[in-house]
Amino acid sequence: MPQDRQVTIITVANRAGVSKTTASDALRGSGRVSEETRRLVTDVAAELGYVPNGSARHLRRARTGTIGLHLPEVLPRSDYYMSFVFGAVQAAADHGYDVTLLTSGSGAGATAERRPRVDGLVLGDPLAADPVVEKLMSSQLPTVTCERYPGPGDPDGIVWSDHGAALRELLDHLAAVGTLRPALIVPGDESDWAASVHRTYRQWCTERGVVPLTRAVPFDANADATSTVARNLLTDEPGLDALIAAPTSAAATLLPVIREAGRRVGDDLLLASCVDGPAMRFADPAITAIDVQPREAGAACAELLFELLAGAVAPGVERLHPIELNIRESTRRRNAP
Amino acid sequence: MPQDRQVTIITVANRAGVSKTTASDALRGSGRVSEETRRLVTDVAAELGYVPNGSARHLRRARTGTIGLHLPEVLPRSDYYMSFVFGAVQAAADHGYDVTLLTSGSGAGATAERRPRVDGLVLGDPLAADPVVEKLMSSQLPTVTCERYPGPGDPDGIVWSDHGAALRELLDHLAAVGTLRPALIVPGDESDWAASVHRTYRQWCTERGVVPLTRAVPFDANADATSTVARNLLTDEPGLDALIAAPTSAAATLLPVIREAGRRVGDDLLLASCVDGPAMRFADPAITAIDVQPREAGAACAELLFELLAGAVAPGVERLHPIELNIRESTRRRNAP
DNA sequence: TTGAAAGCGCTAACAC
DNA sequence: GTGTTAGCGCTTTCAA
Repeated sequence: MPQDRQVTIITVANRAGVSKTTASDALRGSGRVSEETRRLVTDVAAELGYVPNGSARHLRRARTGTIGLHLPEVLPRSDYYMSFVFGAVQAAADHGYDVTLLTSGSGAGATAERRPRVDGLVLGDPLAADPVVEKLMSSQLPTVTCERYPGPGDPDGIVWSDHGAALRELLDHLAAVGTLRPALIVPGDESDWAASVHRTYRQWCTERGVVPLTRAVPFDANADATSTVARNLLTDEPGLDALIAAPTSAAATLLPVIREAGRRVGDDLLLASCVDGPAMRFADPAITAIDVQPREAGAACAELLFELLAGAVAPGVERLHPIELNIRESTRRRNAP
Repeated sequence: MPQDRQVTIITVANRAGVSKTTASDALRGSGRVSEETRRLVTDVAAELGYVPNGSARHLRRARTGTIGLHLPEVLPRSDYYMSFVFGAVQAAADHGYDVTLLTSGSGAGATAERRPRVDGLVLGDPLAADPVVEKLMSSQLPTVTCERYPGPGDPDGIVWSDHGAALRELLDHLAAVGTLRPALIVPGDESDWAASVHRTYRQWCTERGVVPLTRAVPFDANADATSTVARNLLTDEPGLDALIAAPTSAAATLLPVIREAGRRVGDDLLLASCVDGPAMRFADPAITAIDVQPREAGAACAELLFELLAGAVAPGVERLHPIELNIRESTRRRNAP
């Protein structure tokens, strides 16, 4: 039964007939009190339904017990970001931390220059142009980014995946089944992910003596915009025999466009994506894609941040997060158009 | 340039030659100090880069300045939940609040029964079976749910949409273009949204003298599971002339299944969804769906919670959130199979 | 093994 | 219009 007054550590101490200090030590298991009193105090605390006051604890310890998480507000890849968030929150919970969400939205609250009340930051896919990211990067707080930050300044930790290597594997696979002219639809270079995909593609083309064929789309391009780009690409370049649509939503929603253009996916036109997701797995035909393991990436970022906060690793760490290519029907074999 | 010692309100007060209180009042603009001193203090604070300590403030005020947000971890509708989250965070930022994410994941952190350090809770789509939701509901914290909570206990505020009325409108529309046997694929009744969709469908069928035809899927059913259910349904019931797949992901990924079954969407089989989203708008053909306005719903939940916290409204409020039916190609006209 | 006391940074009550 | 004082609930010295 809940008391009307808030039950504090003093309530517990009084009820147990010990001092505040002893109660505190007993509850935290600091090994300073006798097993007997410890048991007594914890029992009383449980009975009273005592819950420690986070603000007081963190005021004393000069820490907040919270990390901030910032993500670009991009709906077209939301299953990626959702997974990322849940991964980060899970890892944080395992370490007794809370996660506060920080957005790039600039409401009334943003005017008051409240520095986020957090011990550290995780920035997922930081975009070069994002002013909020820029502000957070210069906040002096320990920061981990997922993928490199293309703007000024360096985070204390980076969790990154070798999208270049995975794309190269994909391109080699496409070449192996007979592709001669693979095209790439990719967001602009404001994100490091897109930039490295773009760069690797150009390098690969140069190495192979293939004429590169790319189209840029906005980072948050919806399916409609991407479809238009693809439609034009198919019209302009009839010699095209493979299409890599980097964003996850893109490839799946391109199927109708491709069909409309009279091409057959997995037959006279191969199709692949740089970001796997449910839509890829269950498309018809299933689409070859790179599984970037977003939930694990989110968790890895949080873990790295905690190690930085604990001083277990020195600032400047980079950690490689494994990803893998999933080959599916859409690129199994190629027939001439 | 940052000082090595943390700059507190005392630093500011000393530097400005005033007392702690005056500094505090000046910085918060409590109208107690003269305009002159206020300016002096704020200037000094800005110069020193003073940032108020949230923990201290909240310890003193006995509030945390944070609300908790819980969502079911359901990837198949992630664009809905992403929008909801960003809406809530935006509204919270406008009121100077932070948002902490609470998951149903049970890690090491969940063992220590830390009560969430928040002033109130927003629960999006609370599921009857979710133990975390149950715990949160009984936490005594001011709580707003999006859609009713099907489990025991009542939240202090509810933001809900009339999914029943929208579905009725959809069913009437289907009947108007000549549908005789509309079927429904819907998650079980653990969420109020699914329950009310289900209930309304049965009522409508009774009123019209139509034999109801439903199939249940798990709340977090992925496209694969839903496809299987749909495939069987199409085989078992060849007389079927319309299909309503309630979950947003479902309808879009059903297109290949339907085509496989030799049916033509928007022609001899009408298709619709109870949750709109990018996948619906850009499907081929575009799919009729109910736009449930998730971003606005998230914001509305947060807003209602703040009103409750401020005592501006009494507990027990219910607020209707408008939604609307978007009719598209997939249900425009019906031809005989 | 335990207690007493100091204080984290801030705001509200009460002076003047 | 401004300063002084007393805490918010907790952890961490320093004594006993």
